[in-house]
Amino acid sequence: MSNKLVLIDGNSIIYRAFFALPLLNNDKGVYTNAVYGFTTMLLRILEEEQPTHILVAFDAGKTTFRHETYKEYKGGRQKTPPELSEQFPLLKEVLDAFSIPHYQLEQYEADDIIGTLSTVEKEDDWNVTVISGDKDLLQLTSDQVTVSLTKKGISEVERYTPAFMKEKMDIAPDQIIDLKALMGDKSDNIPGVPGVGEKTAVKLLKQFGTLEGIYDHIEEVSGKKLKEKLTTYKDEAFLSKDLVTIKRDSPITVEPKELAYGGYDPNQLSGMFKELGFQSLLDRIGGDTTAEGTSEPMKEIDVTILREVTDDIFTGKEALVAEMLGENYHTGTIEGFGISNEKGNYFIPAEVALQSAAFQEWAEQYDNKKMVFDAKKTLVVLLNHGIHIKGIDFDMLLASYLLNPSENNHDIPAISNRLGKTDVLYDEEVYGKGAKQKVPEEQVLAEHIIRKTAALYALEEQMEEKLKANEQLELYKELEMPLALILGEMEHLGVLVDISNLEEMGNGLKQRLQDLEKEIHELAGEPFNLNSPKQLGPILFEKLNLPVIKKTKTGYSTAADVLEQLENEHEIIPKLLLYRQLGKLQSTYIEGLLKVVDPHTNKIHTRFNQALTQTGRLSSMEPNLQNIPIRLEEGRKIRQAFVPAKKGWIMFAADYSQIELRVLAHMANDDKLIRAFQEDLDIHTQTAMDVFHVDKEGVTDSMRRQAKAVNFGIVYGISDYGLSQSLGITRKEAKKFIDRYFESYPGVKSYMDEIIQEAKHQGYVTTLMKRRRYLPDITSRNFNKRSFAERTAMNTPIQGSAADIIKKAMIDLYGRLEEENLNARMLLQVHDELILEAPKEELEKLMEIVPEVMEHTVELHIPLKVDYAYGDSWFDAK
DNA sequence: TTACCCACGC
DNA sequence: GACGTACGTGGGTAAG
Repeated sequence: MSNKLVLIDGNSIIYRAFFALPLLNNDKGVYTNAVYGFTTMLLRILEEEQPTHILVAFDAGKTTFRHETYKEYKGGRQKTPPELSEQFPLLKEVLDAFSIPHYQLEQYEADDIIGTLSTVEKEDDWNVTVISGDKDLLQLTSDQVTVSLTKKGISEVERYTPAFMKEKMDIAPDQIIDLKALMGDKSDNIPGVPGVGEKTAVKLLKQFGTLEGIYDHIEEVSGKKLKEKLTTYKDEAFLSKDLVTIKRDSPITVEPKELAYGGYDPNQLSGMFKELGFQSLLDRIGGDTTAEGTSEPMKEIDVTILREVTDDIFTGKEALVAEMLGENYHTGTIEGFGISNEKGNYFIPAEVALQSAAFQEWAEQYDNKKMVFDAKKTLVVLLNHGIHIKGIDFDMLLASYLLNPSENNHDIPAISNRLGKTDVLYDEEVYGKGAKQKVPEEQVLAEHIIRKTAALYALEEQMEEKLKANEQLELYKELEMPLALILGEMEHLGVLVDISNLEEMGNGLKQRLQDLEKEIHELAGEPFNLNSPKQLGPILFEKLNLPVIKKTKTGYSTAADVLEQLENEHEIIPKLLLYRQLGKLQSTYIEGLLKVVDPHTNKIHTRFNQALTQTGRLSSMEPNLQNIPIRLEEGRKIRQAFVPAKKGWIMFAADYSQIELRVLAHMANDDKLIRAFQEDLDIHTQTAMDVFHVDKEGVTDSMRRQAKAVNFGIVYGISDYGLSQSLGITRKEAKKFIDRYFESYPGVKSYMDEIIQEAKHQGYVTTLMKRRRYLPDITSRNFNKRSFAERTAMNTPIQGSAADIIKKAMIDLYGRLEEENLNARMLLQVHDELILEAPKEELEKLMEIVPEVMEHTVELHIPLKVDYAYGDSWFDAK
């Protein structure tokens, strides 16, 4: 049994907590926010890390030994706010109640205490985790020492291992010192070398290794200016290095073995919590704290490389990775397969597996359960090799996404790291990146892949437990997982494109663009790059003296809404607008689409990202088929090029009418809104009637337009500012509209108020199907952050529930098409719309079942309504 | 390569 | 009143 030592940088964490949380005080008027934040974090650390030994280190007093060498050290720092200072003694009391030792040392900082204690790593049996918000501590990272840094406030930490640092910052732990020496650090008043920032510093360190290395080879430094600066500020650089180096031999009077931790006494703690008014924490200490599993770093891993697949390696429950370099799995090739199960870890070279009947047989058996990362990708790559995988019942990607969609790194090593399993390498570490990317020798490749499958195998249970605790198991198993396979089939099938149609359009556009360019250059009096706002700006606003409406960070804004306001000022403007419009069509939609058509089949295979958006919507890329033009006729014609795959087939498009507003009516349970939908009224007209207090006949076009914008705002969670922009009115007026809207729909108003309260209370909001979005900023003292979080709280349940609904509809429709033995099939999803292709003979049936399935996939307080259309191309399905 | 501007969809 | 304002993907330019 090895020892697990947790070292907490007390000052750093309490500062973080203080600034991350609003200024709470208890009933006696004592400020407690920082202590509260610290305590919640502490509870989590105890759960997650299960330390056998623990210490919280604090800075002592104002001066340190560092001031002797540099008296300006930490100069210019703002004084600690008194609201925070008064919490230090409280925190120490809380630590005592936890029976957690804390320590400080005259003339030394918490860093040095931690640095010194972390050297126990050298005695083999210790594992150390350092917890801080200060990047300087990263220099302590090693094989035995993990440094967890707080991210965004204190609600999240990021665990740095040497490998993770390499991946994220591209430097080794001890180079942090050199990095800081070069960059300096404003907050500690460390000078560094002026003009050298992170980018330059990393570049130098990659070349020369250390600060000393740089100065030993100063002549080899590229760039005259840079060399000069380095030479001039050499002393400062070395002084800085000295200052940022954490002491590993401070004269501390504690020893690691004295820090043994046997847990806390809930009774003692609850007294303390009651006194402080930490109501919500009382529950947490009552229950058991041994729940979360942690895993020891696995140093070595056994891999069996198979030259032949025999069915005796399979057990019926294995983790599978079909490894592929690059993003696009429609065109990529498999490098090899990894399989982990109870018996061991196997690497199968791609050609061995793909020619093996035993492998195919195993893959296609539904009863053989597979744990994978990205079921959709796995399905598609295997389909491309003629294997139809079945029996996938764990998808780490989807599980991770559902647990926290705002986490933007969902690859196996990142997820594993977060769950305490730190022995999976990042792809970049193994393959390199960019032009230098390459496949390593087989043994290395095999081990890398096997570490992934081993992680899948090891973490399935833990992740599913978490989903279960969130009540998201159904969302995961019954919605996202089945959908992944359907999306995979849709992507794999692809959409047929009429290439010559696109090319003809392109040729026409090319001519028109050339003509326009010439005309615009003549009107401008000089040639310039029309696609460069930077060049266009001065022409419009200096040479032609047009009034400046808006500026951007780097110059004049030439965005469409600006140009539209100048439309009558100069004849160049309408031509520019047209040029922009056509240019977009040409570059993005004609050329862009032609670039991604499969030349053998003339089909386009998009990729839907099912684990990306914060709301639960899908996204689509390479190409994005969710933003094909429709608003303007000219652009809409692009859709003529999307045609059915077979002769005698048609395109069939069905879309939900006002799904978000209907969802809102349901969730808010607003009488008026519900009635409007039950009677199937034109919702924007109805809103106009309610907001402007007129009858139907009294609604003018302008009123309806404004009402529509307000509805739009409600659905997308825009601010009064956003609404003012879209309506071209002042913010005040926009706010008035929103207020009037809420007056008219009191149910909506109270729903919105409640949802914000709920978000504040539990830290997240949920959708109909229990999808979550965490909103840590909801309690921010920063008005903007908080406002944004509040709008998000209001908007996400609406948009996210709509996303849930159409996802479920896709699953239902897929099943129904199969049941009815139809050849019709889904091709695309565009948020509230499904596009299918089908034989003409099935048209009648589709007109019956598609709306039926979509409208009744869930039953709400209001009816869902689906419109549909069909034709010989996507364009004609309108 | 990266940052910025712009524009398309929902 | 602050401050920067729905979410995505992708094309282009310009600067490093």
